[in-house]
Amino acid sequence: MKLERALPELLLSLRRKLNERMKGERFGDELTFSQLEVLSFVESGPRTMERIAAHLRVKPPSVTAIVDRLEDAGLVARGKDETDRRITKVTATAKAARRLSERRERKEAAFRELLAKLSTRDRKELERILRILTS
Amino acid sequence: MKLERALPELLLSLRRKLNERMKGERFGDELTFSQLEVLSFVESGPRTMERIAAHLRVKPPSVTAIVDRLEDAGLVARGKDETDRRITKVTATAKAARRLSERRERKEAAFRELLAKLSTRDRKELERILRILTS
DNA sequence: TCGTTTATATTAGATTACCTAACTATTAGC
DNA sequence: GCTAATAGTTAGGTAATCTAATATAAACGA
Repeated sequence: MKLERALPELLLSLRRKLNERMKGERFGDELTFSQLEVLSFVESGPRTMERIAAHLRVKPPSVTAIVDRLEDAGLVARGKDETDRRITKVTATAKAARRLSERRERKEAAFRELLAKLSTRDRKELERILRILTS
Repeated sequence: MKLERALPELLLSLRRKLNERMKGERFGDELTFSQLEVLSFVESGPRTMERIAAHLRVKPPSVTAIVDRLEDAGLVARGKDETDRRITKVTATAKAARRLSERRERKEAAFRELLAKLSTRDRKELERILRILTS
């Protein structure tokens, strides 16, 4: 009964903390969180706009805007599918790969700091539970 | 080793899921997440703009914008402090109280759905760990 | 008390992320 | 070949956030 009320609050609090981390993470370069998500997704191979939208769970026009910015920044390239020319394939550039690995280090650092509050055992527990929650 | 890498990903995934919940929660009325946070904070008594900003961890101009919208919606009222007239006190209206309790029910429902994936024991564990993480 | 400094909030101007609705281009179906 | 469906983009809107500049009020020092 107390639990049912407390958990949502804690989750909201965590959500805000995570968003803060994201912002901190941004410091030093120009990638926003959404841009990072697209980049990470596209890094493993060319993806269509539609698949990106599905992955981020946003509508196609949002992806158009994000990819526009990434393209302007030289981090992705749009290419047309030769068999079906309606389809746009988004590919990460080499610059993106570099940028991502830099960011990953910073991200790791930010999260390490946050997770340092937990014991190894608690981290394991948290991971297990989050797997269930986000599945 | 694997853990250190997986947890950040899971947290990001959770963050997105929570944001989705927030959006779903919004369905039916016009409160955004930030607006809700301000409203909840102000509900327990009049607060200054600065305190609200500190609570949300955003800059004062952001609060001005959010409070503007809430005021337009008739959910809060701005009042001047009589001793120090630089200070604005934001108060929740009766309408806000009604709105909040409606939302709370919906929020509870949304989170219940999410948390239903967990056993009672896991919920307790999660709560304990989140307390550490968000403290 | 006057004038400068500090504090509180707002305004102005940007960027980003979303959305819906409407449009373009291309493919697929009959 | 039309027509219908699919993939993306464009147009237009709201909201959240930031920094820099401004208004207003209080505090403080000489």
